[in-house]
Amino acid sequence: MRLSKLFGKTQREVPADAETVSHQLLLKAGMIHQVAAGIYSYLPLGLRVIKKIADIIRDEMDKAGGQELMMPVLQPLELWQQTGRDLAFGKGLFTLSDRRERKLCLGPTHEEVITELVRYNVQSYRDLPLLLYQIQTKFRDEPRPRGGLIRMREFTMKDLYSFDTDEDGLNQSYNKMLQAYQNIYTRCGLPTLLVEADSGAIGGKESHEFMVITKGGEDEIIYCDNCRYAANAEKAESAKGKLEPEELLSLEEVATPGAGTIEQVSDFLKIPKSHTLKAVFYIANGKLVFVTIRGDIEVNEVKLKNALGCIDLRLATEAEVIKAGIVAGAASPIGIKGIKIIADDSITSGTNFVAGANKPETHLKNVNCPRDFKADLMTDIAQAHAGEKCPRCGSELLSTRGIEVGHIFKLGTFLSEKLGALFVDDNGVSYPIIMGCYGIGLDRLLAAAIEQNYDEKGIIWPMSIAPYHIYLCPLHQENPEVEAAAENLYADLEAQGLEVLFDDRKESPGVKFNDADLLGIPIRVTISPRTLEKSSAEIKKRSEKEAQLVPLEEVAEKLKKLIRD
RNA sequence: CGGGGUGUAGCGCAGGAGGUAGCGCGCAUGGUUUGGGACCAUGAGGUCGGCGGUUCAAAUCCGCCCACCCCGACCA
Repeated sequence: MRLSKLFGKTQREVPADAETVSHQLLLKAGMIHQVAAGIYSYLPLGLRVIKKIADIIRDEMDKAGGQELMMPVLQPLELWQQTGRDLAFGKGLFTLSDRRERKLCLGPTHEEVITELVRYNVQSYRDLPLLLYQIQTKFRDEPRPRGGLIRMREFTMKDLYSFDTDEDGLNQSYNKMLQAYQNIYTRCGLPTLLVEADSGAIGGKESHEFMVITKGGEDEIIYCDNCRYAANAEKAESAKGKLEPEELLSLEEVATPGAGTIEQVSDFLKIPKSHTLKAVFYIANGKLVFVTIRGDIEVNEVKLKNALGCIDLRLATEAEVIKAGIVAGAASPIGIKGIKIIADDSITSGTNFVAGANKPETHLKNVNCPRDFKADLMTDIAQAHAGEKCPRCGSELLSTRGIEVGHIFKLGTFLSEKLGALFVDDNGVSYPIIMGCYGIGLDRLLAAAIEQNYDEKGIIWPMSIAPYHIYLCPLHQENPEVEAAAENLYADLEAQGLEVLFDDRKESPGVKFNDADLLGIPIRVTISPRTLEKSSAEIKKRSEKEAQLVPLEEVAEKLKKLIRD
């Protein structure tokens, strides 16, 4: 490709609203253009990268036994209502009506459509297992698009769905995908960390995310260096520590003037926060719930939401709490009626806690569960933090940030049951098909690749996904010998099938070198009167400082070798 | 949805005691240049985010709205 003809210019100054490195560089390099918040056009260079990523993904999906198909973006809302996931996605779902007022939505993902398709095509265990995938545009009305390609409202995703007859099969499919994903990231030059994850609106039981570790990442990861435990902070657990058990003492009221928060109560009574019970009120699907947890621990709302099985969850306002007859600042789980009590399992890790008395400025000492109150649900709803102990091995937990570049889920049968995707086994008995789903965001993968590979001059593409392999850069183009040598070399390299970006512009050396660096093309080939004196061209890798002179007739071979390695 | 910020030429910004808009980069033409974003000259390019109000007069003052960015909520 001749740079003089290439659509898309490099910018000297970055648009001010870009803050993330990948966003800035993509704009500066003229690879993307913003159309609206979270909506972008790809220019030719950017699109070439997306295509290369797509090729790698296809190759690995096919090798793992996947079959590619394509499903529509436009979907009947009714299909989503059948599984109830229209509610799970809530406002994240883009909806619209057709001319007959039939409700449609733009697919945020394709489980419903593919399950319906599989129901039609699969009747017998003989048709299974099945791995089907597509690379398709998805639409999600994100509350806050951000970071350029990192969180978009319209994006491209590879989604594969597995269909199996039993758990074993699901596990095999899952492991195949896990391996294929590792291969994809390796081939894209991206080190990733596999972490346990929450499955969110997709649903299902077990899921893992692939994280590219980077400071600006959206997700917090809690991990253990010792035993390799790693989980998204939404899901992470930590050992809460057993407090020394004491003899159960009887309840005792104590005046706590002016003390409403855990901090104030523990200061006032001179006890550690871990000896108090915190009360937090939420509105879950419109209903007030009482959440209690040890005073030194915070509630993890994702876990709470999962425990409650609710779609809407928010903190209750003080007015809502008071209206329910509860004394804010001294709320007590004892004697509560008509309100669901959810307890974190940490409240059984000690004894004789201090909790509210449901009287103004009064607390109760020696509160014990289940002696004094019963929780409707007792489970882990605690937020884990770095510095706490690993739930597996007891070492200290660490924390870092990452970009989620892939997410795989064991879905189970909830979708196939609701949509009637059944198969008959060898005894002629019907069962729902067991499903899994596996997603990779291509745009985000591209952005993550930049976050991982850049310097102050620009992008440094890994060879496998670089838009072009070679940047051919003649200097002093008015010099007929340079012109001829560059044109010859360009024609020769193109004829040999190499991917060359030929900077045939009449620009100064500084401009050309800076653009070459900004665009991040892995190999730069410079031809100038100086190199031609030695009948050579200069070859320099983007990732290295040193250049070398190579005789013109050896250049093609040398480049092929560099690209191969 | 809450908090903060920004909207003036393609990009980055200045202006703002109210009087009809400027700089740098980029772009066009001509010339001189060329191993790390050259220089000179000439030129094109603007509903000052939108609507309404105040005023003889609004980019500037007032009100409402919109868009975009950042933090949070939420979300894959």
